[in-house]
Amino acid sequence: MPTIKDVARAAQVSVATVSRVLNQDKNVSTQTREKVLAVVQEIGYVPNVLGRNLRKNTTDRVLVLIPSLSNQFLSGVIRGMESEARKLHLQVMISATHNDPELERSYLELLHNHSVDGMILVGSTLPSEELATLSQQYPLVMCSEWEEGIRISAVGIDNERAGYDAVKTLLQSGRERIAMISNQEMYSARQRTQGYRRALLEAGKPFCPEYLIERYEYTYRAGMLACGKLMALPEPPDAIFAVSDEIAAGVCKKLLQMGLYPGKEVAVFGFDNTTVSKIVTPSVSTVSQPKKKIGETALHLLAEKIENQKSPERTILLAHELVLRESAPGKEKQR
Amino acid sequence: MPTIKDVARAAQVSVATVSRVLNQDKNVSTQTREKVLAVVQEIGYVPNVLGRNLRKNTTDRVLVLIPSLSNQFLSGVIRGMESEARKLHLQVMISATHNDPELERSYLELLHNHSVDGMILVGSTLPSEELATLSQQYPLVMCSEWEEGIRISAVGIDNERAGYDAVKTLLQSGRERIAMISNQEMYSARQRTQGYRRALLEAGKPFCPEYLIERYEYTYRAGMLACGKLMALPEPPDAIFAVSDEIAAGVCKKLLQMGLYPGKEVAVFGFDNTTVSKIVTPSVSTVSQPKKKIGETALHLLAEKIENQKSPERTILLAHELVLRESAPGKEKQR
DNA sequence: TTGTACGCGTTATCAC
DNA sequence: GTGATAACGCGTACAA
Repeated sequence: MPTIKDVARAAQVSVATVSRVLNQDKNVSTQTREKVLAVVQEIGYVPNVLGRNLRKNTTDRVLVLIPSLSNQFLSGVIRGMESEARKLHLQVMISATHNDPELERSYLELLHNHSVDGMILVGSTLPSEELATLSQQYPLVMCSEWEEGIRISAVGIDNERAGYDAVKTLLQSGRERIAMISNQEMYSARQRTQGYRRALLEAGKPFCPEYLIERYEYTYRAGMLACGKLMALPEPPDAIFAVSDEIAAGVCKKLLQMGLYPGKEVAVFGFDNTTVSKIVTPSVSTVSQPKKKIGETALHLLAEKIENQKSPERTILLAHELVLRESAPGKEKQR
Repeated sequence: MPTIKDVARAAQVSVATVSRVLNQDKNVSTQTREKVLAVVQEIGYVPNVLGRNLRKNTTDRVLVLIPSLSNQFLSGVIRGMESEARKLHLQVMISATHNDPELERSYLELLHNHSVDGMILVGSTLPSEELATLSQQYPLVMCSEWEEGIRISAVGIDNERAGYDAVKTLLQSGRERIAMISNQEMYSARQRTQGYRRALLEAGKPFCPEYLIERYEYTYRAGMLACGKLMALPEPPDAIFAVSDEIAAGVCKKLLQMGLYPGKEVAVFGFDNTTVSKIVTPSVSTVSQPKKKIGETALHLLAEKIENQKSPERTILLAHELVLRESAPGKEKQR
């Protein structure tokens, strides 16, 4: 493996000059530049980033921590990050925490030991104070999920507003008894639940605790179970709003099993506009987030911190959209 | 940021001794070891891997290149890799190529410049000779997808056999006209197609070119389109075998739209046993791969190469299983 | 058991 | 415009 020394020797210049050529320093004559580049070509020299990293104390690499890989929504977000990273000459790498705090901490270690220049957390299982402390010292950005008032830059949508919008749409289409399948442990889900309550309040509907299910996972199986519970109530709901498309798909499946058709007897609303919401029959109405833009913004915020650790924390909320499909067609379906 | 020198000074020993303690060298008295460790604790020293990497010319980090993040099947495979990596004290990072050869090459560069110790390719868009050449020089392993006879270690299932098994099951359940939705560009899909043909041959059924669709993507939309074409034939098939669950889900959706019920008039078989195969109504029969085991094995093979670049290339085939569901219930459903 | 000194490959500072 | 050379933080051969 040739080093910069080998190049210098073969080109009959000093290593300093080679380094200058490689780093586009203009203080090099065209003649020597060409000679050096020729030698580089000839012997197939590739700079060893390990040396460079040590010298510059930087890696031009950022790590994105996500709970799970099999997440349609995240995939789009990460594409946005990658796109922005290319512009800034940063490498993006991804690791999954599987919601294991210890595993997550082991990845965060990479900040201490200079393995990466910064990290984006798409959700976290760690206490927000711990993260805030870390963020004082290292570039850190939260994406899609974060605690209220946390002193870390963050980007996502206005989840309270999104929940409100979805439920309002259901109300406007004439639904009377709207249930929600949420998740207390996720900030985004808690916010959406608040929006749900605000929409009910505004419409003068009572809030029924039995219509709010708060302990379910983001799986279709959980959706089926929750739906079963809801429909077994003395007065079952005529609309169900779930915090994920997969849950909503499970709800639809359960309804079908019960001989009910989603969108007819019971409306169903999901979240994230993933493939599954289109794939299932009937297709599912959902809230669409600007995935790519969220990713781009997250990376941008991180680059800002890498550039200047003292730069102020910022929270950026991006606009969401409702996508109405068969399971909750909106106004036209008024009854 | 404290360095090893700071520790040495505070503990009143040499940097060599500190280094020994940190690297579990036994030639250190218990007394000094304890003193050093105490200082490490006290001043919060964390070894800078940049220095260590340069010195040892190694990073203890491997990169997994996958085509896309939003892939249920891959998610399981990667869990297997992570699990094995933890045992071997290796960090796993993931990047997506989005089937862009240039992007893929840019990631492979990381091998040249020592950013990672080795790489696992879960599929690749590059010519296999290029990969084989690279593999001579750096630890490289193919996972799930590889070219026949390539001189690189690889792990996956016997796709020909899997295709054969699926089609044989359809035949045994009484299906007469079996179509297949495949993809010429993927090695695994080509192999599965061969298995399909062998099963037909063995059963004395003719091979009808119009029943083999070879140009589709792995999306539910492609499945719908392909299904539409197949069912528009003068003599439509009574079974459809798709190389992915998502395609199969699209097929089911299209059949439902046409008023046909998957598993009744037309059987449907998918591949990979992903969530979507369970989620859709009716649920889809599929081929299940040992995801975790595949991932573990891939990482094991890579570690072997990292340990000794001269170690011989190996190809490991793991066993698959059929999962029979409503869309193709198997023998019991004989007509 | 411990310390000294060198080198890993690069960039940056200073002289010329 | 170019060259010596000192860092960056660490591991290790060698000496003591």
